[in-house]
Amino acid sequence: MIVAHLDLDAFFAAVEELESPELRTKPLVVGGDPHGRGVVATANYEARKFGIHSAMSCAEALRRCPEAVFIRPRHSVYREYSHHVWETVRGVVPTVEKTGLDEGYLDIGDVAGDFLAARKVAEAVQTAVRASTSLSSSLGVASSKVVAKVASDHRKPAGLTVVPPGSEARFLAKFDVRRLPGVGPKAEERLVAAGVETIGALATLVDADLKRLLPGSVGRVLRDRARGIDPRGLELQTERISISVENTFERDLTDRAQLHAELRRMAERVARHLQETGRVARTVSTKVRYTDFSIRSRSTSLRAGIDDAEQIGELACGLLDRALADRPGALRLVGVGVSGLATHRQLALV
DNA sequence: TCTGGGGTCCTTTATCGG
DNA sequence: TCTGCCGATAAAGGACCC
Repeated sequence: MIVAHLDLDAFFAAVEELESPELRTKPLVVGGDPHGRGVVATANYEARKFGIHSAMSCAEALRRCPEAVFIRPRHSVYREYSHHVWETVRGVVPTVEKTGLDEGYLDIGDVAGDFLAARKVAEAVQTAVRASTSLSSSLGVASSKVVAKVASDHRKPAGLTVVPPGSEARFLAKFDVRRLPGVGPKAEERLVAAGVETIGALATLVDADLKRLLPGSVGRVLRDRARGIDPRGLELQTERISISVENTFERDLTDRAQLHAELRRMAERVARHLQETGRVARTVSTKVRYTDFSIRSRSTSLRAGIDDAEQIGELACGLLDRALADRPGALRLVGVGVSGLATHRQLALV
């Protein structure tokens, strides 16, 4: 298996720069309101010089760079660009797994048998994407997904990193554990506290230490990945298994009538989504986030699938009441989700 | 006035029927 | 009838990703 991981560089910000060239020389932050509760979705490289990065609160970004330009994300525009990018990629490499608007895996094995040829293919993809969309991308080529992904991140922006077979573990070893896909804030904290700071150190953990630090199945999976071992293949077409809408309020909310009204509005959006895609849902859930940031969810399952806004809203409000009965308090966020999806056609045939 | 919104997957716990 | 166990499923929470 030879796989490439492609990642568009600062995608949202790059699109906005193409749409408004005067932004190119300025620090640019695509995300929420810097005077509200928003976070940074993408910062361009100019803004990153100020220490601004994804997931940082916009208020903090504004503090770090008061002259930065802040703009709200325009997802429909990014979807169009993304579509164009992936059409272009498929023109060079037909077998592709999209994992987001701005990234995905390419099956190079179908196109070329060796890593020298694989590099040529990756270069061709990078060149084609730049030619057809003016967007910059970074690619990693390796024998597995995890190594390709770390490699694509290695020399951003506009990088290309090929990891020859046999050198995977050596390549990964030097990076901080957090760079390994699957290691998030929690796992990083535990590992670093135990002195495991690099992927190389994670790769050499003995079973007893691994079990203690990362219990459950994650430990083994992550240690395998740290060694460059990753059994995952490409997933070519994937079906949605849930749909949800959530919203963080400008100010925390306590009033039940107001919360119910919010939920019903969200239920309408969820229902519209279901109806547009010809699907029904058997499970409805409500999610709340308290002022201390803790999350609670309540869900209920029905015998038959529904796609009606009234019904979803009614159930969602009931679930909210249950959550608030279990734990009262002001809320900063509520959300409505549905799962257990089936298509209308499937259901009608049964 | 720190900390979005849309997802997926995995674990644990509760519940229920043999 | 009571208890224990097993397996299935639903519910809830948690971690992670883009």
